[in-house]
Amino acid sequence: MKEKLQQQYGFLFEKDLLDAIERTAIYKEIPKGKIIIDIGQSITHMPLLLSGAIKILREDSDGDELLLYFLEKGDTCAMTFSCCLGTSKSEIRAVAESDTELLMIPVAQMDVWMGRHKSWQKFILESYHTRMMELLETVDTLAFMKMDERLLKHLQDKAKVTHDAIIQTTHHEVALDLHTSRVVVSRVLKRLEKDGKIKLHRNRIQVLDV
DNA sequence: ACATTAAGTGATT
DNA sequence: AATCACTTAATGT
Repeated sequence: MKEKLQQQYGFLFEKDLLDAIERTAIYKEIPKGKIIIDIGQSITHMPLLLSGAIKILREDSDGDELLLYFLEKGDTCAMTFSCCLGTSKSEIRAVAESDTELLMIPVAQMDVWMGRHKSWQKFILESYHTRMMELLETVDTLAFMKMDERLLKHLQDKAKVTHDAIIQTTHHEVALDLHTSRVVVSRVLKRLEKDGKIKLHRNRIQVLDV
């Protein structure tokens, strides 16, 4: 765990901050598919990703999901920042996209480090910024792109975070992420396959155009 | 061999 | 793009 911390964050933080992280953080391994933080849950810890990937989802009143963005190694969840500003309930759901290792840092520590380490300040601010940009990007795709483009982008993103051009998933699961129906996904996938963008198998989608 | 789950398709709105 | 109704294909028991 120490090596991985060094590897992912060593160039960002000074030595004493890294030591402090190592002392206070709780190491956790999350299996694929597990919910890490759910909507309405109060946030007590802030996650730092060491490996793997996490998808961030929003849920509507009917319980339907919509994927917002992926988090990769070296990322952290922007939602946790807002709990330092008063709100302590999560507005989003975080699910492990693949097997994931992370460090859980008590939110109280964030305040302390904010004042003590400028590298920590910078990290938080930059994370907030990149998260914001990713959110804008997904808003754009939602508002301006058609299903076929959205779907292809989603598959490419998924292939990227999982570092594998072959995605293990069903049409149904993809439909849930994009908030559409399975039938539509099947149809659009079929067309993408004809266009030579992807290759379809049962429980498996291969992205050719990466 | 049978049941279950995933995927493909036409028709309708 | 969503829904229905149905078919076909792959997998598990």
